[in-house]
Amino acid sequence: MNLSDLTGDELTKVLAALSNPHRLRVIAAVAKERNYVSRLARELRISRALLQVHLRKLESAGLVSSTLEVSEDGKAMKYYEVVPFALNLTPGSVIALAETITIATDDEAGQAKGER
Amino acid sequence: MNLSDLTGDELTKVLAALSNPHRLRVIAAVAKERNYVSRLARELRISRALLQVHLRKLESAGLVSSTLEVSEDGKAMKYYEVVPFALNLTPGSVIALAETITIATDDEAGQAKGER
DNA sequence: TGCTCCTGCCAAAAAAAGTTAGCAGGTGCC
DNA sequence: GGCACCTGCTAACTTTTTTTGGCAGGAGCA
Repeated sequence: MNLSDLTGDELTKVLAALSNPHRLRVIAAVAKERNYVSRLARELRISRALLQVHLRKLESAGLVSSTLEVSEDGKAMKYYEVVPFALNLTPGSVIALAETITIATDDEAGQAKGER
Repeated sequence: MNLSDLTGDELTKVLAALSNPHRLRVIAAVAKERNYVSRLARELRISRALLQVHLRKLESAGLVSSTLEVSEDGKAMKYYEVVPFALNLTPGSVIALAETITIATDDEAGQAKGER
């Protein structure tokens, strides 16, 4: 994933996903080695429920991806791995992307939420 | 500002400062041209109070800096400008920085808050 | 059957962030 | 004095995010 592929809104989402100590550690762990949820939770010493929330946020931002696999002994394992990314953030790149940022206002809130 | 100058905790703070549409627009505006608070608020069409909160967050993350100046006609103007930064975020750089991230646990929470 | 491992989801509480409105101060100018 | 511009602050509210705990399902193995 590259900066130039993103809109301003997507960048905001990616940065929000990165701006949490747990999630940075998750990315680091998964970047070193693909892993499944329960083991990852044990290694990072956080609860499974909490890890799942963070993983969901990272995945929806496009920073990690998951595959549901069945191990040899028949257990379902959800493996996560990192999506390679290179975000070169500079004042200049922010200028370029800021133009495509939408700020929710009251009168367009309905449309933004997919109202019909 | 460069990635290699930061600790994991500082990176978290910087990313948190960047992960807001208003603040990205503020950075873009100030990177184009240094500006003072009231005018910046008018240009971005947000309230002064709101802008000040966002500016404070950006400044404490080290992304912008401010100078209090007195204009020719005697008015106090607080000028903000962007601090040049280059953050090259990749899985590899996250791995390196994640090791220096501290997670607040109950028994060390007191020390982290500067208790004596 | 009972135990262990894997998965998922949801409700509720706690903590943090975002936002508004109103107050204060200062200057210069008609 | 009154108006327009600049600055700062804080209390209170709303919204979002983070975190915990519990519940349920599936599979293999003794």
